[in-house]
Amino acid sequence: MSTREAVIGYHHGDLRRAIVDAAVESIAESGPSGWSLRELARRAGVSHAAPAHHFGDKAGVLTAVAAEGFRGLAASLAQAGDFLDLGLAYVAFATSHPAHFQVMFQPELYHSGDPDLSTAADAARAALTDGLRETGLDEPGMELAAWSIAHGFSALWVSGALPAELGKDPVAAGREVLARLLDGRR
Amino acid sequence: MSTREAVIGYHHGDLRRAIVDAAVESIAESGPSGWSLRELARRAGVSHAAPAHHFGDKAGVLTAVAAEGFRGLAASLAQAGDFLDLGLAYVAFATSHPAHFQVMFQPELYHSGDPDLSTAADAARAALTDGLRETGLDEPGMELAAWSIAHGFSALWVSGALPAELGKDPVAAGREVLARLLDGRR
DNA sequence: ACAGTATCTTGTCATCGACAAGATGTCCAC
DNA sequence: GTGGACATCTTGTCGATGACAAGATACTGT
Repeated sequence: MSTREAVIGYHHGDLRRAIVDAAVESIAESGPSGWSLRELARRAGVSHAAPAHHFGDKAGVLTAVAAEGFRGLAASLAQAGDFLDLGLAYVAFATSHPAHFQVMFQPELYHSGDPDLSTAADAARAALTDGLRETGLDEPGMELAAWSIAHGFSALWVSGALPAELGKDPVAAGREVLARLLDGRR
Repeated sequence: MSTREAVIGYHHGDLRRAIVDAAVESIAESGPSGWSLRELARRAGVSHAAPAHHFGDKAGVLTAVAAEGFRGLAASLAQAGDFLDLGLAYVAFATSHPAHFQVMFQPELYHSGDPDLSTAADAARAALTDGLRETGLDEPGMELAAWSIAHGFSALWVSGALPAELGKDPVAAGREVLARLLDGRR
């Protein structure tokens, strides 16, 4: 039996969760557009129109995924210690939640005006800024540089553009890369 | 009259180009999946099945877009001079060709095994490596760091994630950011 | 128990991607 | 210059999809 199927009658129990989870799984396999609402509904064992009640439309599902992603990223960043840690937390989140990460930075895919989403996105952004301020490296441009290098390495890793020689641990490989931003400093 | 419409009889003249251009335009407006083959066909003034002859399927169109993108990136990088220049050339290409850039780094969207595409992708990769070697900054990890920071800044800019205060010139803003990778060096 | 509401179903429609078969134009061998 | 091979494009079709509407069913509080 699958992961759900436990308590399903006319009411699913937690369709919203089931759909989001199924979406994340599908996106990880075949990209942000490689799935259909009807397929997710079938996987969850509900009718083809059931998801619409919770999400409105297809973009609504991706809005939920993106919001969940921003919350996860914020939580990940909040635990980081020093400068390198912060960047590696970013990389760790992105590479362990590639589906979320891919959706988060493609606003055309979701309802970017959604209040829940905006809140989550702002929180993630704040976590990054706050974390960087604590490290003392708050010269102008440094925040953007840190964000850029962490985001770039993450995006390249997730897209599969990086050479296989880097191994399978994105955080270990990322450490060498992010450290370059600190060369010649204290 | 639109850009084409000039010489169209039963044979379009250059349907392949027209479709790729229309695709790039559509992608820039509504993302890598915000368009349909039939819409492009209508725009080009041909029947709904005409594009299939040139590209096979929808992914085929995106394969052509990605290949064109990699060729453009390679050309852009080949002209760069010093280290900063190289990174800024990357940023300049990405931000002036956002549609190409977005597609290039989403391999699920196209036929990544396509020979023409592979050749173009390899050329772009080589242009980056060669350009960096010439700058003398070829310590281990430095290539990845440069690629990451340039790619990250580009991706963030294209996705609209960066604050509006940065202005409208991505290359000018990028210069300040990429320069951080060189602080404390020669 | 009953009303109100949230959740889910069934049915439908326009659109889409893919495929097949046929029509039309082009171009080269002879 | 013509006949046929080939590339290009059209028309027609099919199953799948997203969105919407209307109705059925379960839950919730009073």
